[in-house]
Amino acid sequence: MSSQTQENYLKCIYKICEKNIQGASTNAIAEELETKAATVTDMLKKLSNQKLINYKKYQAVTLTAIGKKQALSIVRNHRLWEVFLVEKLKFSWNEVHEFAEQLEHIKSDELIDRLDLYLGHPKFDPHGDPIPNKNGKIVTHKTIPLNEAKSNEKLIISGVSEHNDDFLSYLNETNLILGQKLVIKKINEYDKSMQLLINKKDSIFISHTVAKNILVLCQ
Amino acid sequence: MSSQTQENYLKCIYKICEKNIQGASTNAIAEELETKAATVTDMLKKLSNQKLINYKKYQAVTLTAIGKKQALSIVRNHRLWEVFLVEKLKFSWNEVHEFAEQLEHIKSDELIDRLDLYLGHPKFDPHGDPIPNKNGKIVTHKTIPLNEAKSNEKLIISGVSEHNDDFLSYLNETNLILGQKLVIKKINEYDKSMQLLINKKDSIFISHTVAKNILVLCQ
DNA sequence: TATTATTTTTAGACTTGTCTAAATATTTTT
DNA sequence: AAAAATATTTAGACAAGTCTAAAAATAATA
Repeated sequence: MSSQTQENYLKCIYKICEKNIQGASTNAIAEELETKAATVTDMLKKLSNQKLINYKKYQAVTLTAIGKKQALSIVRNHRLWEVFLVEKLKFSWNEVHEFAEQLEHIKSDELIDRLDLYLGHPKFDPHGDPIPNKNGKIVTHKTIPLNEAKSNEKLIISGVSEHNDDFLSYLNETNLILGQKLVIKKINEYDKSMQLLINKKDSIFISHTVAKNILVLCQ
Repeated sequence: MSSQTQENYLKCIYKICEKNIQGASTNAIAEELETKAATVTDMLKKLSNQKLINYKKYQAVTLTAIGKKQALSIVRNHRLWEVFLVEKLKFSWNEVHEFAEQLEHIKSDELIDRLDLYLGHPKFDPHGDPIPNKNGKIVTHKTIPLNEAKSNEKLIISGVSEHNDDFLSYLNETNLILGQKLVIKKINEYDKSMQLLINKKDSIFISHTVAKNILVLCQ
């Protein structure tokens, strides 16, 4: 059984590998985990000994099948607890990350299955991220960043690619929440900022940076 | 902020001090925590440096005000999570201890307050143990062990002094659950076993050992 | 009270996870 | 392709928590 620390490394490597197909570099992991490269190297050796990652000196690492299964299990735990915190304890989506970081390490398949049942087998967490099932299967819906969407099409907010508290709070205040329907009314060419229409009446201006981090589904 | 290990020591010392007014001895702590006396001594020094316990060489330790506050906070967390596991996730009272042992270390007053609210500010956990409030105040009701109760009085099961899985499962099977009303019909002098009447019709025989570990309230 | 027996502490070692500083590889740039 | 920059690894150290074996203190008993 992996320690909490090891679980965090696996989760981190999983996250990086989602974007970089080549794998996770020592420095990338160090930056994500806010630790030092030397520390990461030490841990990579340990994870490699346990056959959780594919590690060759000076090369980016990838997860083995076992490692990936463990990583997906942590992700599942994390996202289910986030659903619990938002749906049941009434936290808002920008408050739950730190709590879920702790709760995700609670060890027990039985517990997490009961939680899953209690929550009604949710498919997505409060940020729109998909929740792997108990076998590690993960369903993704094909979302695109808002900045890549076309004007005048019916869109629905179904995720974010930035989980930062400030960003999420801003979205809350602007009513750009999960499930919100919207249409792009105008795209300003010079700075790629855009004007949105939500609820068929309210007009909102957002910057390119914000648009990039909002994921939408075309209806 | 204390580590999980330190929190377990504080909780353990609190538990022992509930019974032994003089304090918790090194060996008692080692036995309860299933570790070695030498390890305990090391930790006692650390806790003492942090002013969490009163420690003098070769003497039983007690908690300081700060230490007691921390211990009560862990106890509160533990018991609230147990209520959650039984009430919401539908575990039975003999299954929840290990999970709560992990959940009790989740750090956040805000989280535990929300959980408390969500559960409706319960006063007792699924085993009948009182839940300290956020200030560490703990209300106890005056229960007595069933073996000390008199025959033919109306009694109500309101706690257990043994939290062992086998014992609790046995109680489950015999319908000797929390809140159960009963009357002692006969006490056998030679082995102190007794015959109980529950639900005004079902007769149950229990040993002295079992009776000792059931706490009842006289109505 | 002197002698056992028990309890507690000390000393030294090990593991996990972390760090800094230095050495070695790999990449990038010229 | 050589020099410079960057990335990664090694070496050695440290803190937390644990252990065994041995020493010291306290308690029990003859």
